[in-house]
Amino acid sequence: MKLTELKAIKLAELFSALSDASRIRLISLLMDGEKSVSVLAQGLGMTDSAVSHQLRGLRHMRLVRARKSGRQVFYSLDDDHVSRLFTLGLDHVQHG
Amino acid sequence: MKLTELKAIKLAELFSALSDASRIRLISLLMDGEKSVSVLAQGLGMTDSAVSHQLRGLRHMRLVRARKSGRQVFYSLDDDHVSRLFTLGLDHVQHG
DNA sequence: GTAATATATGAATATCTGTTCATATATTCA
DNA sequence: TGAATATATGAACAGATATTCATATATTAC
Repeated sequence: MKLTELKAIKLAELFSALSDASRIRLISLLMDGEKSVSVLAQGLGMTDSAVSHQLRGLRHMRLVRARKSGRQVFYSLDDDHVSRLFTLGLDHVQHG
Repeated sequence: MKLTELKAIKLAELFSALSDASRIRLISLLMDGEKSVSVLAQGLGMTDSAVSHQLRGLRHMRLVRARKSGRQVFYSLDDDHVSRLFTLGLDHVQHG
């Protein structure tokens, strides 16, 4: 398996985005469909601010998308790679 | 998507194992077959100690296996979940 | 216009993580 | 036996990360 240093870094960044339990639960919530920041925060038991900070990172990595409507911002998963990684990882965890 | 807190943590731990460029390159080396600690260290441009520390974590998470032969220890990927996660992630990075 | 609401952002802080260095253990060779 | 080699491990330090708090921006309601 040949791998440039740049791709190794990109890949590590992708997995880093999934390397925190709060973000994992956040993503699992988004799997049911788009949700506003405050709804996510409530579902996670976190402050709106903390969630907003996390979403910033996920957005920047193109894992989630933002849709603004009025004064709310609805977030959703950007593509299906995320959920596929998610379920594949879950597979490993459950058979571990 | 329902997800217990425990599973969220386990999942995050799994992805954490892949969240570092050195470990990504380490795993990519192991995709070509088992390798000793010193060969891995040389291939990565890291000290044996640093690699050994990383392998400890990966071993503990059952992502790699150790086989001792003489005074060398040969490491290999534990199952194919790892390489599947790896290639799926690479997919995302390349089409990003 | 002002007040209230939803989200974003910067700074500060506490915790976690990866590497280095020194040292320990285990194995082979002479 | 002792020297050399391969790996492992603990402590310490530097850098990264997640959350909190205060504050800013944007939108709606009055």
